[in-house]
Amino acid sequence: MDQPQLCPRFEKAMELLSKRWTALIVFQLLSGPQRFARIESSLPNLSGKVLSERLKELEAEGIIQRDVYPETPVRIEYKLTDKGNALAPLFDSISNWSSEWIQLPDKEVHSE
Amino acid sequence: MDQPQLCPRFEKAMELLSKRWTALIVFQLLSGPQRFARIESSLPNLSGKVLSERLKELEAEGIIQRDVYPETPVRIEYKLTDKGNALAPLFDSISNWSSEWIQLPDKEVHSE
DNA sequence: ACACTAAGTTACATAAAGTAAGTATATATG
DNA sequence: CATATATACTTACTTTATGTAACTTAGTGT
Repeated sequence: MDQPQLCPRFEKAMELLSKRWTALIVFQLLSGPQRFARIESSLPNLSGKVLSERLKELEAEGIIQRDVYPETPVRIEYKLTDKGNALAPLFDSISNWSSEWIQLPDKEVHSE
Repeated sequence: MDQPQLCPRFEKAMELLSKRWTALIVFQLLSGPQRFARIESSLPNLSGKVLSERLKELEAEGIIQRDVYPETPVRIEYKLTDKGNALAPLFDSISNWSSEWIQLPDKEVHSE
């Protein structure tokens, strides 16, 4: 009847990564450092409010770094740390799985 | 200024997997077919209501299969399909990342 | 008839996320 | 000097998602 405990590190990772938007933000940053507005526009349903929360959480976890360039207007860039970049293989796994197993619905053509 | 579109299969996979509890339910089923109450008790903060929703979604996506054994009382088992089992490498990626990068907080000892 | 058990479902309460307007800071314009 | 512009947020408020606990259903046993 007993169930094995999951490894607390794994549990923590799942907690982080399965939080809404977190993984997609990391994925977006895999393509290079970018600014708030760019991340926001890459994820159409993500609100600025939640993006701001997630960026703070990710920074606190050491997954991203926030760089301030005191230009006018100020420029702030977010980029992955080594810890963040180390998540790349995870996205490869998802990519492989999706290309093998996800069927897209046929688009309807010539019907109302 | 343009941003590359993400592959719709990948996007769909992310949508599925980043929904709260979904990945953890799949992970739990990697250890073998199991019944509702067992899955529920393996994920302490997941409510029966949401588990029931997720199981339906996962079945509709072809990731799990629901088997009914008309015993008394009825026994219902959930198990991963091939599509579901194919997610195993994803959890390996997370496991590898977490063991390399996640630091657990020190437990406090001898302090109030 | 009543109780037991598994697998849910329902009504209601709380928490998380979305929306749109507002703030802060620095500079430029008239 | 007042107003305007731009970026990066924050705030007040609304909507959606999730949690909680009680209830339902079906088959059997007492």
